[in-house]
Amino acid sequence: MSLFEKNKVRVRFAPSPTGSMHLGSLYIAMYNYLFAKHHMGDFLLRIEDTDQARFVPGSIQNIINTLKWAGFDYDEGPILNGDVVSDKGAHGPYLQSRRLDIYKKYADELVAKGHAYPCFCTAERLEKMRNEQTLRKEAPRYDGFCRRLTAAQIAEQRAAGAKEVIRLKMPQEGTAKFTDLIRGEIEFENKLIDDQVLIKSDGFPTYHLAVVVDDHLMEITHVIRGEEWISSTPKHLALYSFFGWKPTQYAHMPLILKAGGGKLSKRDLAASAMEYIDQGYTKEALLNFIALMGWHPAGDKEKVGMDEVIAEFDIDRVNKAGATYNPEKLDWLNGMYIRAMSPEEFARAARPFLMKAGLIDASFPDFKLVKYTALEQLRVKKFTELAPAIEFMFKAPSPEKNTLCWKKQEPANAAAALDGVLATLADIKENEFVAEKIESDIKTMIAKNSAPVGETLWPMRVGLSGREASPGPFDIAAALGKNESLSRIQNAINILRS
RNA sequence: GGCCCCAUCGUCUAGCCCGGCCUAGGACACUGGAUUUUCAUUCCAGGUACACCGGUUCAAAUCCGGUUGGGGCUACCA
Repeated sequence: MSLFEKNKVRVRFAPSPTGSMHLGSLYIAMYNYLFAKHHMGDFLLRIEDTDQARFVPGSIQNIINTLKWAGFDYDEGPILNGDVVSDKGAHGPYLQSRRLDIYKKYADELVAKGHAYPCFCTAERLEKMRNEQTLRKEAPRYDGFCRRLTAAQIAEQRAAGAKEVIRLKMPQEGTAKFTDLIRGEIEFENKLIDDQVLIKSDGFPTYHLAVVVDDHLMEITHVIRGEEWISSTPKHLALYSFFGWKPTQYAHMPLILKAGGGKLSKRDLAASAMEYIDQGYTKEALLNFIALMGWHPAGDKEKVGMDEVIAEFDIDRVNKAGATYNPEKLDWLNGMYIRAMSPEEFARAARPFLMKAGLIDASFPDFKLVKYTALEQLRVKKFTELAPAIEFMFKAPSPEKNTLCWKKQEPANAAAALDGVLATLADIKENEFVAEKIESDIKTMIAKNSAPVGETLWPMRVGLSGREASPGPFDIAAALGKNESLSRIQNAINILRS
């Protein structure tokens, strides 16, 4: 705690709007959020839209919606109202594309101090240079050609209208060292680091300049980002040092790997994290699942809510190694959450899936829906499994004769058993037609005949559901109601005697 | 290729920082069993892991070095 007690913790989630927010981004957002909330600090959203070519319209809205959906409310960040952007918080604007003048000012300062320089190298020259370096088995990197330009040469280039970028003048000696909160000490040799472009020829900053300037100006205390940024950290550290600023603390998260290994990309799963809902998962299960990738609470708990995670979260306990995305475990967790719902909650969540499957419409009564969906609540792991599982409730089945017979039971025998079922059900009053009553009456009837229960229950269940695997016969009958149950049993008897 | 990160069951992980309680714990998946009319649920049981080689030490999954393997970066992308 001593590390954080002086200043309020401030972290940011800083995605680039190049597409929908997928599982990997949600994971980074979550850990930032958890860290902030655990330390009672601020969580900011900043949009890193400095690459005009990769900008995808609508993705800022998707990012904001996803954070809101996940419950990761940001204390500061952009607010979108249609196409109108406003700022929440005192450190805006929170869209980097609206901070161009700020970056320009700091880049100029660096040039003035001799820590950066204009570069006029063409794409062609750079490409040729890299090819030659690769051929010579050298690390491809900028050769420093424009470092040595005189003022006169610079003026000449500008007069000729040459395209210009600003490059960072990396120190050629010493090391860049930092202590990563997750990994410990990491050290790089400065002279191996490239002279990174800071301002592109279109006037936009690159990530490296913008991230340092903004993190400083927005008073960010801890940068929690993906492991892919480790190798550019020395550039950021050089920038902090040139500006005379105190660097943030760093925590580089392990990457989520796909099943065969390798970084998880958008192609490997749902484009948008919110699509997991359409795929039948609950938000709580998904969040729980992501929280457990790379981190684990003390003890053997697997099902943990966000509140609990916030309370227990400790960046120290975050794993260093990348975790492979494991859909089976997500399914299992989702099943846990489904089983923990009340029948009413379950029915409410299930309604859109049944509507989409064309089984019901918006006017389908709640009380009936609850009866139907409760039949499968213990059985399904995802909501998408529900419609096929209870379809039989909506359309009377016509099972095969063989299917209606239990093990090696004769059809005549099964039909006789169903005669008993029919009579028993017919005797139950409409308002007493509930699972418990049906069960006790049917079992009493079976006991009188002293036959194996399967000889009656199997044909009854298949008669009602048309399926070899289904919920129990008493529950189905109760959910179906007396009339429909009698009609289905009668139909089964007819099939058996045909 | 260079630089950097990482390495416990098939997968997610506990333990590692502060060596001994680890004949390595939990979960998913898998297999078998119990319950049962079926499928699930639930419960019980089972197998499978400290990548390898050296070193330090009375003692190493735990500390050190190397090897191998995996990953990331190596852009006027983030």
